[in-house]
Amino acid sequence: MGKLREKLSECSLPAALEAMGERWSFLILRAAFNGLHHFEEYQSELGIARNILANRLGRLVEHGILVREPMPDDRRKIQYTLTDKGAALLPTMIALRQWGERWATCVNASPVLVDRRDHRPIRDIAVLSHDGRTLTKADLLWVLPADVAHDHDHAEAAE
Amino acid sequence: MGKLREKLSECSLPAALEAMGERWSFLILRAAFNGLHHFEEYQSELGIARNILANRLGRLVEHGILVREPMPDDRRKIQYTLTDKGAALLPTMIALRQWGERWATCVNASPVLVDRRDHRPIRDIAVLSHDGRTLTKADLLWVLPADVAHDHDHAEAAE
DNA sequence: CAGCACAGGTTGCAACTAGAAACTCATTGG
DNA sequence: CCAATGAGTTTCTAGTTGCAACCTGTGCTG
Repeated sequence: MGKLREKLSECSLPAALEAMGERWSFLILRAAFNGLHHFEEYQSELGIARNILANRLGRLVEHGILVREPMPDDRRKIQYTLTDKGAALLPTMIALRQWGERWATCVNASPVLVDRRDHRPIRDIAVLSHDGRTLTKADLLWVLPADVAHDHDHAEAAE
Repeated sequence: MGKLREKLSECSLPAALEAMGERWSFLILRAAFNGLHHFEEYQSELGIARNILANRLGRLVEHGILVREPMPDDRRKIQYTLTDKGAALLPTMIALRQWGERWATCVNASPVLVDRRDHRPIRDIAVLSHDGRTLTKADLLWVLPADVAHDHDHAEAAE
């Protein structure tokens, strides 16, 4: 048990925060998800200082969240696009946004995020058990890998 | 369409980041989820400077994420506990942690988060459609509330 | 009830980081 | 070739962070 507690601080949260924990990172990411690609677009959309924007974009590129490529037709322009790693932050970003809607602004956002197929709102992001029940803090437990239960009928998408 | 684009920047992400976007906030939250309650516990666990810890705890209390209460048995001690609003950040935090595991550290964490009932690992946090399909960036669309489709058989938990 | 220890801060100061505005530098269009 | 544009740097100021030392209220012990 002591060993477990000690290991909890080794989780990947600090690593994730090293990439995304800085002041503007999430807002730049949101802008990227919303289809922005160029320095000046981010700058005017976010109102961020240019030096900080340059720094953040550079860092997001370093971390493999964005790729930076000069555009072939106009080589003054540089395009920043999301990598798979960057796109994989979508659930995190939506979870944060939904939390803000529910608990901080207390207003349902005016543009609603919907499924493109049927134009229905997406579900709230939740922690789900292997069989799809919604779990809360009280339902969760940290265990060492040896104590994890497995089921060969349901190969979970753990990897 | 121009109107939509313009409204995208009004989403709740900035509000959420105002509460949780500062440097140590998520790590303090993780510690709170892991059962820490006292100033000295956070201080030694996180190695954070005392003044910054005091500042962050105060801010999290201001934002209603933690509550601060002196303990009845030993009134020197102050307990910080998660509110419902704070506990509601669980999906966000787990999403971020899972992203870190998958993309940043590339190692499955040693302590695994499992469902207390059956000791099976939880699912990966994902964006789900109303009927439970996993959605990616390409499946999503922002629309104005007027253009949202509804279904009276499935009352979605939107509020 | 004096004196010490301890939890939980505050204060003061050095180092670092963020922000606004001006400057550079390569393209590009005229 | 000249002015405009995209994408950054530089510079300088203001705010944050970190560290260490100090302060304060509470509890424990003799």
